[in-house]
Amino acid sequence: MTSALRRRVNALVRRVPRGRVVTYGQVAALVGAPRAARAVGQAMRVCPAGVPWHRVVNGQGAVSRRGDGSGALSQRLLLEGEGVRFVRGRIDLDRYRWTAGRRPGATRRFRPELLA
DNA sequence: TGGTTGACGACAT
DNA sequence: CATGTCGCCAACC
Repeated sequence: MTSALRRRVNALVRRVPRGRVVTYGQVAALVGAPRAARAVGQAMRVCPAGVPWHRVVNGQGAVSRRGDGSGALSQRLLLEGEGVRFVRGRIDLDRYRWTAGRRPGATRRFRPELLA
């Protein structure tokens, strides 16, 4: 049985368009569990096919390191393949962050408290 | 049931 | 800017 949180996380991540990214904390907030950023990572680890897991990065705009190091490189390649540019190993979140329909640019800085 | 483990994040140093 | 701590939550054992 997949938990309710995982189902909501998968449903949300499926909405992230090509060439855009979201952070673990952002996803957590958007599904109503602002403190579960870490659990979102666990969810991505075992997400079903069809979920663009590679479009989820950490709050620094970087690809999180796996315990065994696998997968991190492919995630970056997938993103670059969608036009997401990395500068010194990081993505400019102000530029690529998907804001769930909000007018891009209206939210320079991501503010979790505005999502409630 | 209870302790450990991370694809995390906010803060302090 | 680079670490280290600590809180959180679901998954595992």
